[in-house]
Amino acid sequence: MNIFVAKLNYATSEDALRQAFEEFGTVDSAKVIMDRDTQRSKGFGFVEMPNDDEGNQAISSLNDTELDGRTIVVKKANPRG
DNA sequence: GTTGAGCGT
Repeated sequence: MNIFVAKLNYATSEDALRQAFEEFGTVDSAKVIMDRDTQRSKGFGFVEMPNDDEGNQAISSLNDTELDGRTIVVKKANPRG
């Protein structure tokens, strides 16, 4: 299940994101979108979870919570299209 | 050396 995470702290790393989601389920991979040129965080990222139920719980649980001191938004990710 | 809605090199 692809999960979209936004309003991240510009200092939040993928490991912090992964650890945050691993507390609610198994995380297959986590990625924070950063600028291609400056490598600065765009403020949002993606988390991939092999279990859909754990993913939904992670979304419902981690949504509107604090990460690195910033309230984050967790939703299902859209296909890149 | 910043900012704060939004969907990926």
